[in-house]
Amino acid sequence: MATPLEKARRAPESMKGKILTAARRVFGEYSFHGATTRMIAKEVGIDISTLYYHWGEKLDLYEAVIVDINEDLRNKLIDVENVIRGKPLKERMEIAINMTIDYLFENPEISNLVLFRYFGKTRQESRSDIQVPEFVSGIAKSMNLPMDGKKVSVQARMQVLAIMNAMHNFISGKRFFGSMLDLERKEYIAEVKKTLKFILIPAFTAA
Amino acid sequence: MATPLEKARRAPESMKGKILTAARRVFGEYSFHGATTRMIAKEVGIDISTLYYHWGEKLDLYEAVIVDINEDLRNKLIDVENVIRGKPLKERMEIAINMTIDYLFENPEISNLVLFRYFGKTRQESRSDIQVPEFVSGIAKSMNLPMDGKKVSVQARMQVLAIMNAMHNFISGKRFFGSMLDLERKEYIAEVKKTLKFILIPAFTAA
DNA sequence: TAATGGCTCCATCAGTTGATGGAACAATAC
DNA sequence: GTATTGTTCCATCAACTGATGGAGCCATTA
Repeated sequence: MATPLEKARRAPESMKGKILTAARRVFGEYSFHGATTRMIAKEVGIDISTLYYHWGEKLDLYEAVIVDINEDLRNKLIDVENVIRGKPLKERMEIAINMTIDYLFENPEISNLVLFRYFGKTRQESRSDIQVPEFVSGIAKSMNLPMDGKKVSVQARMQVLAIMNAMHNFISGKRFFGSMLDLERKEYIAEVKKTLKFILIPAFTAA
Repeated sequence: MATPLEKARRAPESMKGKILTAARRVFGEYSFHGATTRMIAKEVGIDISTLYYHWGEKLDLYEAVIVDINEDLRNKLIDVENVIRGKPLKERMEIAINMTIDYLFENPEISNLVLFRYFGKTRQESRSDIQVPEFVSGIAKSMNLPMDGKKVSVQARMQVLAIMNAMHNFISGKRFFGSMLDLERKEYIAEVKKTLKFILIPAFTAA
């Protein structure tokens, strides 16, 4: 039983899928209020009412985008997890940083949208429930962070949030930080990886 | 020669100052596009045209807010610097984290606005030039991070950005992360400090 | 062929948003 | 007392935004 969103994801060439992709880009760039349905329609090259025909109101489309990027991100993390399994922690973190950063730089809307969601507030309420916790706990387990009985401890989850945020920050902040440091894209990405490893690894690998 | 903004800052009870304060709160909560001039005027309890009389267009008010929070933040950092000077690095970092986090939790619009500025994009271009670099270099020097001749190295500046962002993230993300971890304000703040120290200090104090 | 259903665009609407002119009023200066 | 200046609100504007109805088009199907 495929939901409408799943159909759109599996058929990215369909009109519904094309709109979803464009919405990702535009919402990712301007956030919810900064983006208009007309901007998205124009990006696809269609009339605005075609957009409404496929997705209904703006908020619905926005939430579909959120669900969509969450799905992508989760898949990527499973990917990473499969590559690093069994390796020593330091190496695991290095590989995870490399893979995740590369992926996010190729799909920067993801970081933008995640951060907007964490930090921003929408004039109209959102209705979809939060899917972050599973994520965070998953990463915490994968890193063997301290448990609190059967649950991942608050400490551990905070640490994972710090890690994820540190990554998203450098992706979303590329325009700002990159020009501030006067770095080309490639250099910037390399520096980001180096910095993240420098900051994040010692805390978790110290004796 | 006091600029209009400086006057408004020094006379927070003046109408101009009251509007600036309200604008900080509202822009901080909803970002540029999410906030409307009517919302700000309502917050002050005045007519919208009174707001325009004092500040001109929306973008001007917004940029005044940005300059204002930058000023506050810089002053606070000077404050911190004076307290920690001469102490060993580990202790310096602990104190700096405690002081900065306390301050930002009391003025959360600062973190919101800083992050919006880094990560978001405005439909209309901003005109004020970037004031971040001095900041960042100042902190880097205060931490004795590696120089590149006379300039602070790119590495060092990236590291400082990571530190500052990590703090802002937990402030701006309080609503989201706090409810996700089911923590009261006080607990949340305590956990934030602990997490930041755990993550940030080892990287800079490792032999 | 005729009819159906899915898709697209044009035209349009009501509400919102940034912004302004002008009347009213108060304080100050002359 | 009168003129001037500064401040505030009401009324209003044009542009924009989210959203919809309906006509036309095209492929599928009966």
